[in-house]
Amino acid sequence: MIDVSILGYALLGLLARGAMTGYDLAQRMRVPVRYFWQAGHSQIYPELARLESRGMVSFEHVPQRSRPDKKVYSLTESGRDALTSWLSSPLQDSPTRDELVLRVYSMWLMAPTEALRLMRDQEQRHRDRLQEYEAYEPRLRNAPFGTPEFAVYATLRRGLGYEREYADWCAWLVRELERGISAMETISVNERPDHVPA
Amino acid sequence: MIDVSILGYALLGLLARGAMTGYDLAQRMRVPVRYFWQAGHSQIYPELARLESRGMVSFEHVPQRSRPDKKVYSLTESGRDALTSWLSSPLQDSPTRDELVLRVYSMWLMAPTEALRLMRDQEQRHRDRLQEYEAYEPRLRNAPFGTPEFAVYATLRRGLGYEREYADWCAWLVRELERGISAMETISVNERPDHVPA
DNA sequence: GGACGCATGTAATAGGTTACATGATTAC
DNA sequence: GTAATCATGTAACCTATTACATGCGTCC
Repeated sequence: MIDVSILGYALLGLLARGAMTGYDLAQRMRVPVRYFWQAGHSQIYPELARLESRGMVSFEHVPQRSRPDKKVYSLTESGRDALTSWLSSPLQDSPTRDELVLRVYSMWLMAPTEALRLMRDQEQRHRDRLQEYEAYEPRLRNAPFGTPEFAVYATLRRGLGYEREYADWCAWLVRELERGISAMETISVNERPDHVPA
Repeated sequence: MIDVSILGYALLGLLARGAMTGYDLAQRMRVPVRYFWQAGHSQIYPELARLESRGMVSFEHVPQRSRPDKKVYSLTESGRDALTSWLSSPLQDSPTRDELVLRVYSMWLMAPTEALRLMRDQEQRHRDRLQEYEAYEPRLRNAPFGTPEFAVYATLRRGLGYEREYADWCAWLVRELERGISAMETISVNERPDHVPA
C-alpha cells in the first residue's frame, strides 16, 4: 500500500493534472524541462505498470491509425489518496551532490587560469537557464492561490532563486580568481631580474 | 585509465590533502558534514580498493594494539595526475532532484494549513543548517588565495548561499500560504448565515 | 534517403542505501 | 551494562542511466 517510490509520486502528481500516456509523462520529465525531478521513458513505463498493478492509476487502450496505439493513464481515487497523504508525510533530507562544488574543493591543484575558464563557463550555463526560466515567469506570476498553476509558479520561483544564487556564487569565485591571478602576475613582474622597483 | 567514478575523485581530492584511512574518509563524507558529496563506508571501502588496483592510491598497513589495525591510504603521482586532469575536464550537467519542490508541484491538493506546516518546518531546517555553516565562516574567510583552505571557503560560500536562498524561498511560500489562508477565512466569515455586513 | 516525432517496451550496468558481520576499548 | 568510537569489510536491494529493440508517418 505504502511502497510507492518518489518517481511514482511524481507520475501521480502529473496525472493529477490530467490523463496522459507514458510518452507524455516522459516528455514532461525530460531533462531540459525539469521541475526538479527527471526520468527517462525506460524508468517511467515499468513504474506506470507498477502503479497500475497497485490500483493507483488505470489506463484506456486507444488504437490509432498512422500512429502506434497508446495507453492513456489516469489517476484513480486510491492514487489520489496516496498522493495527498504523501504530500504531508515526514520529509527526510536527502544528500546533495554537486560535481562542480566537489571540483572547487580541489581547485588549489588547478592552474588558476583553468579554474577561471571553468567557473566562467559554469556561470554562463546558469545565467542561460535563469533567462529561460525568466521567460516563463510573466505567464505564471498572476496564477491564483490554490490552483495547479500557482503550484507551478512556486516551483518556478525555486528554479529562479536557485539559478540566480548559483550564478552569483560562480561570479564571486570568478572575481576572486581574477584578483588572485593579477596579484600573482604583479609578483612575477617584480621578481623579474630586469625589474627595477620605482 | 580514465574510468574513475566521481566518488573516486572525491576520495582522491580528500587524500590530496593528506594520507588517511577509509574510516577517516567516511567521517569526512558522512551526511552531516557534507561538502556537496556524501558516501557511506560501504561505498568507500570497495572504491578505495578499485583506486588501489589502478595505482591511484597506495596504502601502508599500520598495526595497532587496543584498536583494529588500519590501512593508511595516500595519493600516488598517477592519482594526482588523474585528479587534476578531471578538474578541467568538460562538466556535464546532472539532474537535480528535490522532493520538497516535487511536493510543492502538487501542493494544490493539500489542505493549506498542512502545506503551511510543511513549509515552516522546511524553512527552519534550512535556517538551522545556515547557522551551522555561518559558525564555520570566521575561521575560513581569511584563507589566502590558492590554498586548500581557500577552496574549502569557496565551497562553504556555496553552502551559505544555497541554504539562505532555500530558506528565503520557503519563507516566501509561507507568506503566500498565510495570505491565502486568511483570505479564505474572511470569505467563510462573510458567508456565515448569521453574518451581517457593516 | 535520413532524421525526427510518436509510442511502447526490455536488458545491462552503474551508483547508492541499508543491513549484516566482527571485535576491542573507552566513557557514562 | 550499554552506548559510542575505532576499523574493516560483504551482501542485498533499490534507483537511475544507457543501450537495445521495433515500426510507421512526415518533413526536408
